[in-house]
Amino acid sequence: MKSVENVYTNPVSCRDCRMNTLCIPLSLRSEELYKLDQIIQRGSPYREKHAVFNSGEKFTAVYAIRSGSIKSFCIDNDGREQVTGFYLPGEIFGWDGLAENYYLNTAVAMETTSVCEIPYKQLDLLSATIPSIHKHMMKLIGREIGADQKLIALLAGNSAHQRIASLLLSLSARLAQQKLSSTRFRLPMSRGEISNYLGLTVETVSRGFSHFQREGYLLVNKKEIEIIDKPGLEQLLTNPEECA
Amino acid sequence: MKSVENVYTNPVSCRDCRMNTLCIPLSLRSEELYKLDQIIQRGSPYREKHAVFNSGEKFTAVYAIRSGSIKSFCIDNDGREQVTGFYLPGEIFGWDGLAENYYLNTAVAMETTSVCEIPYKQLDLLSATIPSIHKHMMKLIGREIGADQKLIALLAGNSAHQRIASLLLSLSARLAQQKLSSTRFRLPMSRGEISNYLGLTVETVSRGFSHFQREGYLLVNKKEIEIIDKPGLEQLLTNPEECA
DNA sequence: CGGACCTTTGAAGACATTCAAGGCCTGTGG
DNA sequence: CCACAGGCCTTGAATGTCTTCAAAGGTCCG
Repeated sequence: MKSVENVYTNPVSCRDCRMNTLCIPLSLRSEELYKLDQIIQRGSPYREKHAVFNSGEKFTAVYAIRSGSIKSFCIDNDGREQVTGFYLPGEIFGWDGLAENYYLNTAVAMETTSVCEIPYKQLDLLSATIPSIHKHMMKLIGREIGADQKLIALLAGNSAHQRIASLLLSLSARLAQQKLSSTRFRLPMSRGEISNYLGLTVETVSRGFSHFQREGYLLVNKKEIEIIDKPGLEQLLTNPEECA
Repeated sequence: MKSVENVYTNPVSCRDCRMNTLCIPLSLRSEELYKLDQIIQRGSPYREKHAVFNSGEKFTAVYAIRSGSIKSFCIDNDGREQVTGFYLPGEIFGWDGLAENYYLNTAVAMETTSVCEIPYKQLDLLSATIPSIHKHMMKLIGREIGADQKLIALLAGNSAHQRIASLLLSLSARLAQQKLSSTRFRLPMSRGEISNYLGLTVETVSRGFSHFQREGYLLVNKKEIEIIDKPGLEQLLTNPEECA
């Protein structure tokens, strides 16, 4: 049972990066796994605010997060950022490049972040010869669609408090998936990034956190969150996990 | 190059359904095209309110719209519908089933609608042997992701008027792509469906239409829309086509 | 013709934003 | 080491947008 600190203390080395421990939690024969492992590019970690790729760049690869966290966003006419996703360890980002062969979003590290680069061309070739890899790739892509549609449902049908609660529960669940604490964690993103993502203002998000703390749902200390009453939060959501 | 009128005057027969005229506007050698055409299932059209597939059903196929229109939605805990997408002729829906091998959304015809069913298993096999088909399939999936993220940006960052204007312009552009009038068209969806999709109330959408008409942007007659001042509408959007 | 449903419009109210100010933390430079 | 500047976060009060509530007109279909 690793804690998040564990990840933070070892942000640099990506030498022993293995797909099966981070983005392919699927049954692969060791030979297949080896081939997959072969194509993965390991680079030095990205520091906070550094871009993994920029909107408009040629789509060459998708990325699996080994440690740290990534936000993806696009820019509208005014130069305003619109955050479209937060990605945590074990998750894959970059699929938005599939459509037009260039990335629609910019992906930026929200903290020191190690990623494994998976060159798309090679992944595609591999997937053509190894059905289990192909199947898994399609599933990963499908999950991106599912996540996006879930966010659409959240934005279209929920109040400020519900959106905030939903994000916290989502982060909690995703950390749990990585065998990390689902009740105590550090938010990698600022209040501003949260508000942007949820279609709210910074003030509303801040008030939301304060409110949840007063109500006894959370303990909040800057970016440190402790969820005290998870069922209480879940009850706030009219649509916890169903939609999309 | 057939026009869609062609399709409307012949809504029942799907006998001469050809991929190249409806969902694969890509350069394929005729032999490849033939193979693709072979796997397409043609059924009788769906009548209004009839489901093409339901949330939770096994994912077996994606669907290309030949004529008519489809809305996709999921259901939250309260039984409330949340519309996640509108699909017009030439567009493909059903990719949301990729993630978990069952559909997350329900897809319902908003009017009499002819679709071509593309069995996923067979499409996948074909795509494994014909690179151009594979490439195109990935592009189509990528577009679904792009469309979803665009909607996220719309919902998170725009006012009621902007959302409504954006939807109208989106429909207009997509109709134009099918060589249909981009300035005069009939909305296939109700005000309620629009409001749900845009995260607003019916009243707000109705007021929006009235407002745009008063301002001289539109002529509205029930579901018939005529865009009079397209540049004016575009100007309302801070982020017309950029984001996602 | 009647009823159900959808749409429109008005008025009141609620929720989130905007505007404003102050506190806290961090990093930098004296 | 301390002082200070700049972010980021929080809180309060006023404003505004959108929703809610209410009612009436329109259209479609039996």
